[in-house]
Amino acid sequence: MQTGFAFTKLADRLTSIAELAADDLDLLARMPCTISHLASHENVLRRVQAPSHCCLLLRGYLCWRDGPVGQITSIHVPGDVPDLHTIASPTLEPALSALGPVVVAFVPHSFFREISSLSPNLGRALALLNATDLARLRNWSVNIGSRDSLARVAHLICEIAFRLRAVGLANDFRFPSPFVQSDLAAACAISAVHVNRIIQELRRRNVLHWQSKTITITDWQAFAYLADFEPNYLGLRDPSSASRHQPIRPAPAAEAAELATSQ
Amino acid sequence: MQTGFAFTKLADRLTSIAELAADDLDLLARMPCTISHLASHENVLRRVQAPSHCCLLLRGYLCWRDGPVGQITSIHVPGDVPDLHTIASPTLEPALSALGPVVVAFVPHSFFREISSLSPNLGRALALLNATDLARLRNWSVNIGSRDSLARVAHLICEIAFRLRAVGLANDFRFPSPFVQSDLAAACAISAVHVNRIIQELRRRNVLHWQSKTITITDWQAFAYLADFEPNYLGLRDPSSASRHQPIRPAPAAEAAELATSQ
DNA sequence: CGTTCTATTGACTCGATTCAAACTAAGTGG
DNA sequence: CCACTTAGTTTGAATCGAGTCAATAGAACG
Repeated sequence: MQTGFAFTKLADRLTSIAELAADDLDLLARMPCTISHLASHENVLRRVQAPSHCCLLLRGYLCWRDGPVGQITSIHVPGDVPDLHTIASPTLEPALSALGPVVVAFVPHSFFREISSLSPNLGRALALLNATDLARLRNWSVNIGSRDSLARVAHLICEIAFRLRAVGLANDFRFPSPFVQSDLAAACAISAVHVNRIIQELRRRNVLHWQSKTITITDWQAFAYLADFEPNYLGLRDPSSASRHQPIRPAPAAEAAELATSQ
Repeated sequence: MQTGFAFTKLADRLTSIAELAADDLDLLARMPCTISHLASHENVLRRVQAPSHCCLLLRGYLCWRDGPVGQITSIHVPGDVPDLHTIASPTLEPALSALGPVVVAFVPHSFFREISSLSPNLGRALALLNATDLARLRNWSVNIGSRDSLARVAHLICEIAFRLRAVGLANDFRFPSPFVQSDLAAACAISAVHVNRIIQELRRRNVLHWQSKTITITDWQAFAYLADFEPNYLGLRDPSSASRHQPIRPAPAAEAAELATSQ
């Protein structure tokens, strides 16, 4: 996994919310980073590489766990920088934890500061990335607070699928799900037993297929409807398509090959 | 209500999370703004002064309402800039709404950009302000997701009281509460009827007094305990005291004196 | 091939919702 | 100043979604 792969992931994500110029991509391509692997439920120990680095998620899922019961307050997909805000704020109590096996890249804060000052456009894109975090957190509260448990779980799955598509993954509404049911429980603030019953109900309704660590949404329309899913809050430029990714630019052949096999 | 008042409010708030230099305060003091009043449950119509302005809350409470049922996803106290993130992000669907009568100041985005570039320290303070929004949103999810309704309501009230104290208000744990019970319901994601029963329970336990639009927490220790309240997430520099406000600058001596007597 | 983690199932319990009605406070206009 | 209206609070009874507990079944792993 070469560092060019990391660059591609971030570029995909930024492109999903803002328009980047060729110069911006050139700047991004110079991103220094060190790759690291995590086992399921392992924490990103921010005192190691952090606090001077951010964590760019390359493969798998990360989540923030917070509060006395370790509730999940957000889930991140490849291309995200879950701790982007640590550039500004030193403190943090919640834990950044892996859902399933994970590959991350540590990128120094200084790099983000640098590209922000060199390209106002990139700076804006990064600020936007932060802003979408806010919007998603609000939506997370709304999900937990105002939907019944079926819609709650479905909404979570919708969000993950949609965000994966925005960075060129899960194009066919099929994606890896290394989650255990108690993970979903911690994310939706319901009991693990109840999650189980809901998954069964979703299967019974023929909208969801979940087998061998892979989720397939078999009827997106119906699924999104019963999830009460309305993706505007994600701030994606083109919510309907899952286009942009692969050859962002000329695309070094090795990277393209890896992208094709990844996920 | 002169514009100097607006400056003071923001300075108090920023001082609560970061150290400001005399120069920073001088910069802040030049803040241009237009004052505006809102009736209870009135929305800040961001298409009027916005999207080129931020909204600095001077008196009363604002909240963001989101989702199909208008759930409250955060509450803001004087000194807050609830829509600071709009500098980066244009879009927003949730509504910024008044809880009780409110006074706000509209401050142009350009002012914040300007002071950020003139003083890196101020820029950092503003970024921190944004970061604390994230932390509070996470905590909001945790509150809704993992506490029973009694603790949930109590925690909300704790947070409000604590944040008011951080900007020099509610020093005696007594503060205006123009909220109606259905507001608390929308914030805690429980029914209004149940909020009523909880308030009564809190009164019965002699920890809370709520009369004539004023809340008094009569036993902070007990109240914070049953709220499971742990204020670190607010990112306040000195969580224990409610010091800094009025004479922000001229008199170091006066501040010291005030520190000694406060709390 | 056992150990351990995860998924599944059933029975019971309980917190919270809903619905509806009564009551109180705060305006408003005659 | 009182009748009328409206918004908010309080109360009770019935209901239900979701939690808990506990036991079983299955999958993954060394």
